[in-house]
Amino acid sequence: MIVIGSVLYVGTKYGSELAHSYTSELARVPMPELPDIVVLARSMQEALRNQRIVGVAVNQPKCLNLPVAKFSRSVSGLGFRHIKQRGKWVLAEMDKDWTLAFNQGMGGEVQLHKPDEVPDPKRERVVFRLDDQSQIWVHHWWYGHVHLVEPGKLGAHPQIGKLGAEPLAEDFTVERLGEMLAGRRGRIKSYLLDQKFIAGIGNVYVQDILWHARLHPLRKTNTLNASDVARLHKGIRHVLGEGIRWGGGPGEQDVWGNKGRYAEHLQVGYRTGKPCPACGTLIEELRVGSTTSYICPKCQIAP
Amino acid sequence: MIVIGSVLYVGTKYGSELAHSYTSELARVPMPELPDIVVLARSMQEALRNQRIVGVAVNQPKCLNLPVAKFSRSVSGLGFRHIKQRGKWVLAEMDKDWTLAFNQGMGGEVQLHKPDEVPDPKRERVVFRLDDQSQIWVHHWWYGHVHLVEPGKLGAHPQIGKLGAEPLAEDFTVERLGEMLAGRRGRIKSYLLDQKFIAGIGNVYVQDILWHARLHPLRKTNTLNASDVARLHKGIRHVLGEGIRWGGGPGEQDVWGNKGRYAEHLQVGYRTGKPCPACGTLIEELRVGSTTSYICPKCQIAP
DNA sequence: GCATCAAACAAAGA
DNA sequence: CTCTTTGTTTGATG
Repeated sequence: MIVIGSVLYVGTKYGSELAHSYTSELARVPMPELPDIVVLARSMQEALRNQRIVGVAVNQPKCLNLPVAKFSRSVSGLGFRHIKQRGKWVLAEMDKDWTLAFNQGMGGEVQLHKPDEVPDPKRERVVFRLDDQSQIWVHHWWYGHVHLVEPGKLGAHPQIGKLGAEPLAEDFTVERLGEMLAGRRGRIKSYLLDQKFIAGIGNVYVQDILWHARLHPLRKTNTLNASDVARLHKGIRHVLGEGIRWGGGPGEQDVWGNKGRYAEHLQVGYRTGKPCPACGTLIEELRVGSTTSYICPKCQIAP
Repeated sequence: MIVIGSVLYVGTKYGSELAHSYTSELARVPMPELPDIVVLARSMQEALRNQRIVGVAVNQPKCLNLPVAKFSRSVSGLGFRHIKQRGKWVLAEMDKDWTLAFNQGMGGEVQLHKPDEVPDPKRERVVFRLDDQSQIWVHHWWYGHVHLVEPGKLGAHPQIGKLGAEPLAEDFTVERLGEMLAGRRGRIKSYLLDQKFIAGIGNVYVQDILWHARLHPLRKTNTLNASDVARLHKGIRHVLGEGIRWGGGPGEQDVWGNKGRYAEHLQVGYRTGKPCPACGTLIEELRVGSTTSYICPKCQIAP
């Protein structure tokens, strides 16, 4: 155990030692959030644009929203037009305005593979064959989805249709965040994790967002003043931006298998017992509902 | 305090002494349930059939579902056709297929008054004048409603439209009850009180229903076997029938002010410390969620 | 550990 | 429990 004393630490000085312990424990089950999905969607856009699906193998029918036969028939022949992120979903706009929607649930991979590679049907839930004979292998660690959505039906999708604000969109202003929070009385952490309010934040990035905003996860939403909301807004945009900048979180990969490096830049998340980058106080772990929180007890005062 | 020992008591021997303590404590805030509403609706049918509303005074606009002006304009001139009970609501089918719906919330009165009587506007929420110049005074102790529903819109009413099964209807069979309970995992008392499953049961009659079925209020719904369900079905029909037979519960009145006498026939409800009518064991009180339960600890074994 | 939904449960408000 | 709304907890889901 590292004893820190009262020395003041700043920046990301302790990033590398954190990265090691974090990735060794959690890399097996990466749980993709908005930045990871942005990185994946961008790589898919680069790799799959102008490609066409010529065949599909479904090894886990439960991850579909349609019967296998209908899914296969409908998706075959469709070309990829544009691929983007929405909340924790990758949305691929296909020919004829269909949407192929990927949700990695509690973790998984969407990987491009060469024509001659042979997928393990026990591991790969869905395999798409493209017209240049390359393949997309979709693997889910746990509870992922590959949904094919009819033209114009995205708003009626049981999950996608209920997603809240995109936190990196231009219209997600500090004023709007303030209005959204007004009158609510729950915990700020629960609010940030609720996809119907703000879409894309999960239990990894929320830690650093709250730390940047100097907010304790148990703070009640209706106790936030204008300054709190301003710091929160800045924290959301900054931390999610950093996640994208570093290619996504620990264990996440783009479609070619390039690994994210945000683990090296985590401030408090998953750094129990290590020093706060701002003040050196040892980071503590606490339970908030069913999730774990990581906080600096000095920077994030309990309510 | 009465000490009972091991003597066996049966029937409703102790009804009268219970009736006194019960009515003295609770009569001020009666909370009407299905039997009380049946009795009220029958008396209204008798008293109001073929009468016509010629005027209305609204002293508490919040109990309406429409602005006062629109409510008054729409209801004036309508004649009563048929009046019936649905859950804890009195539904009066009016001319032109409009429905005038009364909900007494946590208690109240719908009373017929002579032409020359003068209502206290502070007490009577709504007063209807009929074409024979007699009056209907609607009083609410707390949170009652007088709603006017357009033809064909009853199913879209935010409360009435969501009501569950009518427990005295012919199609409420033991088989249906079994199907309704299948797969649920909550407490049987919570289930019985939830209006979206079965409509009309409240915290008075539910006590005797569970006692008749020999079920503890904390029993999990999914632990009931066929015999439990059969006793429960019988208990529901029997107890609600008794409530009607005795003219409704304590503090309830029909439209002429005749008082209900079911208080004298309560088996365990609100009889803490008195003997169980079946075995003589002293009745106990316990909290189930936010409500109070009254049980015989010998007849209704804890789960 | 935590994604998401549904049900159950609790508190507050009208 | 009178009923709704909100939020929290728990259980189930490949």
